[in-house]
Amino acid sequence: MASEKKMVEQITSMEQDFTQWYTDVVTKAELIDYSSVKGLFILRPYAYALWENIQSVMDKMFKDLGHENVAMPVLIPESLLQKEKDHVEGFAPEVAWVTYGGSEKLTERLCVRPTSETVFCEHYANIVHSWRDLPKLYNQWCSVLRWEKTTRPFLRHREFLWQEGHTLHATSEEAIEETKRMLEVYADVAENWLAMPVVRGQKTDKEKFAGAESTYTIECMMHDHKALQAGTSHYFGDGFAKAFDITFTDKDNTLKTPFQTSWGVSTRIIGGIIMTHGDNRGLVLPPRVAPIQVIIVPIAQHKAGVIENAEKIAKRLKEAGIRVKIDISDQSPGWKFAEYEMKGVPLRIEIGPRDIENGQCVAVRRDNLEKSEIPFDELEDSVKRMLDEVHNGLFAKAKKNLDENTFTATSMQEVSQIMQNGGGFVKTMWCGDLECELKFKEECGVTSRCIPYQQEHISDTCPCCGKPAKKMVIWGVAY
RNA sequence: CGGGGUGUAGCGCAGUUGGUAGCGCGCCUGCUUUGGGAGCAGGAUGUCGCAGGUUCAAAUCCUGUCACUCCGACCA
Repeated sequence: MASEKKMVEQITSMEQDFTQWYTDVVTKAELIDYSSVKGLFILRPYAYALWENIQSVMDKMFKDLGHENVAMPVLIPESLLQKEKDHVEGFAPEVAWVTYGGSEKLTERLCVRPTSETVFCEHYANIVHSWRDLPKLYNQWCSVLRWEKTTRPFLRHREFLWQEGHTLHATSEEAIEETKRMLEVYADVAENWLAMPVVRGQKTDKEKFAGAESTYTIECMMHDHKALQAGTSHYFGDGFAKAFDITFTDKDNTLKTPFQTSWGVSTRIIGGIIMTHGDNRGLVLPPRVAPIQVIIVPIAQHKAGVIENAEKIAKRLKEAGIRVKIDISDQSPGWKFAEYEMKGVPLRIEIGPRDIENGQCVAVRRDNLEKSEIPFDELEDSVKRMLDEVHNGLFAKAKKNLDENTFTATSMQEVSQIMQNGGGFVKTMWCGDLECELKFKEECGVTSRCIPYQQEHISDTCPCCGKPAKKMVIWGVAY
């Protein structure tokens, strides 16, 4: 097909070169533009609108659970950053420093926040005195800066947008509960809004957040079978609180140290959406967060009544709460089909003279390109139903990819073989030693993605050292 | 930070033994079109990444530098 050829020319096929496909999609679907500073990307309106939709979903969930939004400073004095030892060791190599204010050299250099634990802690130390002040359930939407060596659109920016929740609790039980609750919120967002099936689990000590006692994660599988950490939630114990002298007087009139959590999701999740749902025609966006849910393409639009009817449909859908766009530009219908497919609009409605005569329009699903006819009087219900069907279709497809590429292994050779054979997630038992974890990387090229909540008994021993093992770990290659 | 690749019009590229820059797409105008990337006619657009050097003459050769990109090591 000539049309097929033309599309392939524009977007490199996934099978040919997945990373090039990814770059093609983010630029050609007008999500990203490069700026003059490496790793600082421009989120174009389409990408930002997507982020805003994800943001508003999460923001509502946070607020429903009692969290409040705050805005913290972008600069952190070096002395403050250094208060928690593990934390500074983790982040120091990748922070950017401000050393001048105007033409004056600063007496203490200031780092551009790579994350805000330290400033939250300093603030908490000031405002928390009594058990009545707890819990503190704060969140901020902001950008942070990490001087990464390698950068990729959405997946690894030097500056990226995210939300970071920071909470302070009177007891460790409460803090652990919060940590796990927020991971569930993330899993809910991923699965029910972004149609991305997740594996919930805990990070190994090697992979956990710098300064955390434990880190929980949702791991997603991309189309190329690599793993993407889509959200993390950390339990800090009282380590930070002690380092920053946060104390409160409890009900029993004794001075205590509170317990802390933090959790974050970044624009990286957009990269996850792209690599989970996209195909060789381009982007495929999950309907519940897509900036445009329905694109209306009039056919033979110069003919009497076509645009009027198309606009009538647009108006009805808009009134039904659907994000709809109508394209009456003078591009050919074929061009518009290809354009909005590339941009991943979940549902297309075609309306031409023939349809108007029959009192209907034609709807085409982006996920499977199936066409169906919708009578005008069933418009709103049918469109809503179809958007749900696209969501379910996307989720099922991604779940299938996850399930079909998740394997079990009982030996290192088996793990290596699976990875050479197209890769995926490999479940094995693990003794818990760092040494063995490192050997998995060395010998099989995989890192531990998580210790899943849903444990299975695969064998009695660690495939690396042969020692007894009780934990099952999922291994994979991560983005 | 190591290894590879690429920098020429908005995008994709060509440019031979050095001789003064071109093609496709897109863009603008007009007419005809419109159920899978429309057709015809006309038009506009360049600090050849940047800085040196060689030369009568550099997009082309040399040196340096910067950026982007891919693959590794490090990370959300």
